[in-house]
Amino acid sequence: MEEMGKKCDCDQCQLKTLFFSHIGTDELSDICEIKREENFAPGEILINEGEPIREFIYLKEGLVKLSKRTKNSKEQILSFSKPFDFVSLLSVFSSDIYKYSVTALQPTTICMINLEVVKIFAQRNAMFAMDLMSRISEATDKIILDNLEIKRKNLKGRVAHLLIYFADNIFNNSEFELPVSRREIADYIGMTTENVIRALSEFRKDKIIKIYGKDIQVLDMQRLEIISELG
Amino acid sequence: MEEMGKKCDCDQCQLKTLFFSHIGTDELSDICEIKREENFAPGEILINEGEPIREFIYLKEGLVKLSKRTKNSKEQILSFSKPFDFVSLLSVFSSDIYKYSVTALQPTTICMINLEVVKIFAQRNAMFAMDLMSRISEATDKIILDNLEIKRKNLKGRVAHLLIYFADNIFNNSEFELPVSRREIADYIGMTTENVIRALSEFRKDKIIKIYGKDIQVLDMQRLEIISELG
DNA sequence: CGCGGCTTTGATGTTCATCAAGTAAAGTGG
DNA sequence: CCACTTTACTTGATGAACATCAAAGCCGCG
Repeated sequence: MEEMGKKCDCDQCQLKTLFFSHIGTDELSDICEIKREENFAPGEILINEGEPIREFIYLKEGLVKLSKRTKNSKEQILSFSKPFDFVSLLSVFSSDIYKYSVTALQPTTICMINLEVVKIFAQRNAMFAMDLMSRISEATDKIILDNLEIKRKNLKGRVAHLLIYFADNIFNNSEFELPVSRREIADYIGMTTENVIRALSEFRKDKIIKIYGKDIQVLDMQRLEIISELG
Repeated sequence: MEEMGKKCDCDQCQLKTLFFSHIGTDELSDICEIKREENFAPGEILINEGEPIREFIYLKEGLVKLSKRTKNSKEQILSFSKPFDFVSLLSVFSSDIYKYSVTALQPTTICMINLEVVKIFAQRNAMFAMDLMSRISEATDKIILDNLEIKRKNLKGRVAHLLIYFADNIFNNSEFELPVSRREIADYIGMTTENVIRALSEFRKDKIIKIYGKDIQVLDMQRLEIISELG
């Protein structure tokens, strides 16, 4: 049952310490008044490449993909992000427009704060600016390192890498529902859809995973890790 | 002839506006006292992956490569950087140790400032912190975008891409001396040395470039761009 | 019910890695 | 300074990995 005159709840947000640990109570309640929350269903686009950046955005809940369109309109996927991995901050301080698109893969909630307001906060409160800097740096580092990692692997190694990522980092479970299509996997690892499917089929034949449509069950994590490492 | 009791010259540094446009004259002269300059010959290592980050470092002059070693000790090259492209800032605010190595490719001068000092400045001066944030963001964005670009090209497209990069961004000349070995090109574009050589040889046979060892002369930039685009 | 998108498998061809071998260039120690 | 070793560069031959093309089944949706 929703309260009338509902009190602002930013002080209870799990993400508070990430971004606002150096923001005072008064200021936090200011932010709380200004912020807007928005929900997205899987497949919905949060941010479209090329749009002007007006808001500072972070993920409260859900899972998204960051992607970019090539000139011949193929999609390249940069990374998958969940809460605590940053999202909109890429480009936020280096460009006026988004260089990547962001699309929900699962029911997703974001929190938006007008960018000018955030900048004013950052200018007034240097510790807050430092926190932001760390977040940006961590998020981009992660993307760069992950892409390097994938670059040195072959087809099977790349697919294994992504399966392990979903199992260990996103779902914390060896059994999960793939939040992406085979084509999206291909767009992420830089191979074709057909060959992604072939890799998955071979894992199935080798009894490393079970596949029921989008549902994946990892049977032999150890072998998957060896493939990811050596592949 | 060097002056005795040489005055501090940071106010004349070309890079002043990049990092220190929001630093007052007094503070700048403080920084100027603290900063250290260091020179490196081609091949010398500025930063070794895994070392603790103690200094804030930026390029004043020269050309460097950022690279990382894989477990089986192959080198992966992330990017090439010249002054104004940032260098040490990757990881500076997100980790205690360097995640990449930095090696000089040409005679290189860097400027170093103790990291704690920089952090104190950033905490006291939020505009300075914002400037840093923009720089970090730009530098990492560039790396991410460039790697995506390369990912979607084939062998010849990747080699063409790099040749154009050197001609247009580094040397501003269609004739230049390659600052890297064939193997380093391979480590950057993610192909083998042999195939890099084959691509270069074919460009030579097709009269797109001339090759004299490390000296490259681009004869037909237009065709090179087409190859880079379509490849 | 039919259309389009997603998935799967097979057949074929291209691209690229690997192996091998040789030349040139550059560093090393006597 | 010269023999010696190592590293960089180059080309060819071969095979493996991957893309492309084709065809068919499946599912959701209008």
